[in-house]
Amino acid sequence: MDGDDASVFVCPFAAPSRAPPAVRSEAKYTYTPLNALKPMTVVNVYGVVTFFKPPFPSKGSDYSSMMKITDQSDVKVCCNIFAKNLEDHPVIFKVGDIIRLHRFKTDLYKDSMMLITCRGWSAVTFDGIIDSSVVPRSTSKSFHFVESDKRKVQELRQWAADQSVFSSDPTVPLSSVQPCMYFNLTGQLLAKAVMDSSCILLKVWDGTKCQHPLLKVAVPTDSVEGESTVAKDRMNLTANVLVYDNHIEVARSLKPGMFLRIFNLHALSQRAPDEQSDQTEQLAFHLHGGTMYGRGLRNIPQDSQELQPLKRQLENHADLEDDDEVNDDTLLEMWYTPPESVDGEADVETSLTVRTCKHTLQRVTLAQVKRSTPPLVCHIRAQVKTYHPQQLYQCLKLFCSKCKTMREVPDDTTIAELFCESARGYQPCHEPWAATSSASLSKQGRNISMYISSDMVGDETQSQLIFVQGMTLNEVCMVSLDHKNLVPVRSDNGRMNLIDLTAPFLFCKDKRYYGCKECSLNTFENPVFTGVETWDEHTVAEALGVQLMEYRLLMEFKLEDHTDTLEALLWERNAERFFCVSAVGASAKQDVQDRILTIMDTLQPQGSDIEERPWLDLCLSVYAVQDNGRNQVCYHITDTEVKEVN
DNA sequence: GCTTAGGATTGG
Repeated sequence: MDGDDASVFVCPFAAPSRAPPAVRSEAKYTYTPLNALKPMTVVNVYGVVTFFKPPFPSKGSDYSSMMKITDQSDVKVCCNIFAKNLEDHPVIFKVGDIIRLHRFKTDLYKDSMMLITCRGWSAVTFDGIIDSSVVPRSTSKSFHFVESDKRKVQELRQWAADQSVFSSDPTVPLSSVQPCMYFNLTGQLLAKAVMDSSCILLKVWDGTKCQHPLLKVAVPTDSVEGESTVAKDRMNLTANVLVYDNHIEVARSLKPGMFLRIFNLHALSQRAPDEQSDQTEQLAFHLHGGTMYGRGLRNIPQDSQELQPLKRQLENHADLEDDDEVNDDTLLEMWYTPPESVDGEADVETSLTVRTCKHTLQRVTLAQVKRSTPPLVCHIRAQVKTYHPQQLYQCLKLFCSKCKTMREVPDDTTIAELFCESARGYQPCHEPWAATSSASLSKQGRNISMYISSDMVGDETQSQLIFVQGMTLNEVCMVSLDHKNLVPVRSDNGRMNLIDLTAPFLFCKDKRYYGCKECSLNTFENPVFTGVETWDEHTVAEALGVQLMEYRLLMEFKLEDHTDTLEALLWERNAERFFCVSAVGASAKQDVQDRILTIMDTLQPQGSDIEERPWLDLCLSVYAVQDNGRNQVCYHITDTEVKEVN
């Protein structure tokens, strides 16, 4: 039984004996008021959450969570959830949330009606705030949600607002926490460390300053996962939360950068072990074992509305960076790749091109990246240890998006030889579709021919696509400056064909286009030249059966932060400026040089030594690839954002 | 393999 296909309905009021509607797509869910539940039936209900426990590991095989809900009938019903995975539990953030349960079994426990998950159950939750948008929170990808659900939610919100029971929420910012308080804390996890087998330390902040001195917990740096919090500690922004016993498993599932809410957290005033007895007491936070009072913790997804106020608060401290704490010996390793020396302005004007990533992703350490399961997109902050290739033009590659082959851009000598070779055994081409114009260069003993499609004669497109035969590379380059699309061809026993696809199949002004040897049909048998108004590399490639290759910029970087090192690729698509690079030999590769030098400048300003290497915020894609049957993980820099740190 | 938990605080 899969999700919303289920058709078990119990309708205590309306025609209980009748079968559910025959047409499933029109099947409407019937919701039983909480005062009308009968034991041992399967029902759908709506309710407002009056109490809940976030998921915790049960003694059986599942995670367990529970809630108490009520509705307009004012009856309260307890509800138990069992699910193998944490993520499958209903996404309840606070008392007052609205929840819709499908296919829950009713039962009696201690003379009270209760609900329990049964086969095919599902749950959808909504914020309980009146007039806020009705956004379903569901753990399953597909679920039934229609206009009547929206109404139902709004009715329950209205009803709940008139009851005073939901008004008190113990969620407070760190700045309001007083000693001895039990409260809910919503924040971002900065770092965590295993203290012992029954305790994990979570370093959490919510961007507010605690009024009382916060306890500093000493942990060996190698057991800390996440960023350094020294600067935030100093400002009394970091809550050290000790998580015990049954909550450890959930705490373990949290990664630094994630947002979380901790329920029933206990603020305890205590003296740091190494402090003098007359010192001020410090606030420690304990998430004690057990589930009393809904004690527990859960991750709040990045995009939750719940997080808006918190995120705004954190932005106020965007300047707070802790990277000045890095003094790891490994950073003293030599930067063995020297910066490219360049003529001109590039090294004078070290203006950093700032490319801002649009993602709002959590930042993770390289160690965490390495431990992650691809696919994943994340932010990192790292220094560049080395990069290559060192010859800048070698960064430019040809890439076939179809077969994913990547190859080098051939140098001009190679291309020139191919052109000479094809000109050597000149034979005219006889194509029924082509109009020919030939010239004989008697001094050189060479023949040159130009062909256009007969369809295009007298047409506006006729000057747009010209096939040339017998020209040298230099000649093609010269002619292409005045002609839009030039396709060098040779003759195979009178039939026109492309020159080896090692060479460019198309010259367009100062740009060259290459075809994939594997994926191109490379045939002139049935070229179609009609119906194209403007010829460009795409239409030419299509007409000739060529699979167009893209230019890519490919550089390999060794990145480093204070947790690990990582080899990542910087891979850029077809930027227009790259085309001219391959046009006229090495001297004309200035554009790509400029682009790469901009990156280089960014990575290592001239004259800087290792301590001054800038820290870079990079957006990293992590994905799995198959290489010779082996699984490999690829790290790919997708965007860079430069930040001056210190 | 078909249970688990089933509210109500003191403690690292």
